[in-house]
Amino acid sequence: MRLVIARCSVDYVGRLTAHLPPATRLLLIKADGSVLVHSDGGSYKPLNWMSPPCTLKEAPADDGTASWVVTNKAGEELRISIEEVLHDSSHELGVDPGLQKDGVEAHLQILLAENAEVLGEGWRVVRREYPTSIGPVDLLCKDAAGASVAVEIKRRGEIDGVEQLTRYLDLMNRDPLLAPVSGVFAAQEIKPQARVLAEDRGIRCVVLDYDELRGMDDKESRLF
Amino acid sequence: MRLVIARCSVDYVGRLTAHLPPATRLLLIKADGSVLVHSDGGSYKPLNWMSPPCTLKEAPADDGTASWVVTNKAGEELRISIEEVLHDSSHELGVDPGLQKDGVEAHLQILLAENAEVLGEGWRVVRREYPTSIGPVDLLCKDAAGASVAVEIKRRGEIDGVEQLTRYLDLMNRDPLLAPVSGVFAAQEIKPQARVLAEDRGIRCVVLDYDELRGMDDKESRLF
DNA sequence: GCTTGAATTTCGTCG
DNA sequence: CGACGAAGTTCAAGC
Repeated sequence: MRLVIARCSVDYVGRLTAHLPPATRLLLIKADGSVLVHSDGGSYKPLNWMSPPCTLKEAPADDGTASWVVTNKAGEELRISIEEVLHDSSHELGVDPGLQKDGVEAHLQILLAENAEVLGEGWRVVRREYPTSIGPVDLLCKDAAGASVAVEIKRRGEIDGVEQLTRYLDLMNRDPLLAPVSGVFAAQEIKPQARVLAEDRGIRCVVLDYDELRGMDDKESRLF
Repeated sequence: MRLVIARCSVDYVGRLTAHLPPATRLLLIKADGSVLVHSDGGSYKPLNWMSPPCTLKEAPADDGTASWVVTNKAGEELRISIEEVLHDSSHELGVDPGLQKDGVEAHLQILLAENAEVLGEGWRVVRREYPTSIGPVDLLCKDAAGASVAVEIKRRGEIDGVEQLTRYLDLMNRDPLLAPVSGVFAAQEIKPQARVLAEDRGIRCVVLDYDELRGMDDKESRLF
């Protein structure tokens, strides 16, 4: 990894065209040739960049300035004109073991599948990732009366999720072996618009409490 | 901006929990206190990070190792344990003038509006961004026979775009002054699922050639 | 300030 | 390898 602090201007021509006027920035060149241009603020996203695989060519000019040209196979080009270098160092980092995550949608689905009673007393899970021709339904349940319920789980419940569940319900209700199937939209947080749309379509909304679900899981583990 | 190359392990507890085992990485501390942890590969996204506004507290331990704790108002926490520092430098960058972009979807819309004949012979644009109560339709056209057509334009045509257009069509077809309104889903690239859904709903799919549209535009400019 | 839709999205998984 | 969906999405424009 090479770190360069330099006064530079940057031009990108590819999926769009973009330009950065001259200013002092961090230029980060990774081992795979990818380049990140960072300013001293904003978020984790660079001002501009080139993703790997790509190649960097350094072309010194007569006037002492340098030009870096980073290209990839698709013909996208990142051109960096360097006026003044304030820092330049290289470092060996090696391969990173990578990030271990916990607590995303997949986890929510597992927890809810193990605690279907959160959705209603006497409810049970028929199966997770119930397959349909347009994709898998997160949970297929049966309520206390034995009626089928399709459950769509999201971390954040927005309008797209309601549309998705609606498509599943349309399809499943055409299957005489399954119909009638009702719907539950379950999420840690449900946006008002999504709730209105869901309820207008007769879909019940359930707000999930991740910590509570995890707690129930712990209790269950302790009991058995 | 402070650049630190160090052997470290990282833990994040916030919207999820995540852990990075010990390895050598770049720690980037921006002027606003935000922190980025980068490895020597991957894309522009850091392995882990804390977005501003946040505060960094450095707590030296007895055994020579240091611990950085970065927290924000929401109670999220990024904890970095540093075993060995290989590089540490600070730099004044100043405020960045920022990125100037030159559009994608907006540009597509302009080009298509100027070349409606791409959609069909004798077609004309009634207006761009035609307002409805649930949002603007990209293009409202009339075909050669004078029938109304709503056009949804995307760079990448996916299922969401079809849903969006469907909602517009449902609404517009309730307006007796407008109905009947048919739909066209236009994109540089249309995913198979989106195409199937669109055509199932009687929406025509049109793949746009950005370069060709631009070329037509040039020709037109030269003629007048 | 909140909501909505796009992104040079990136990143994973699954077929 | 492509397609599809999630993301600590982030980002920008509208209201």
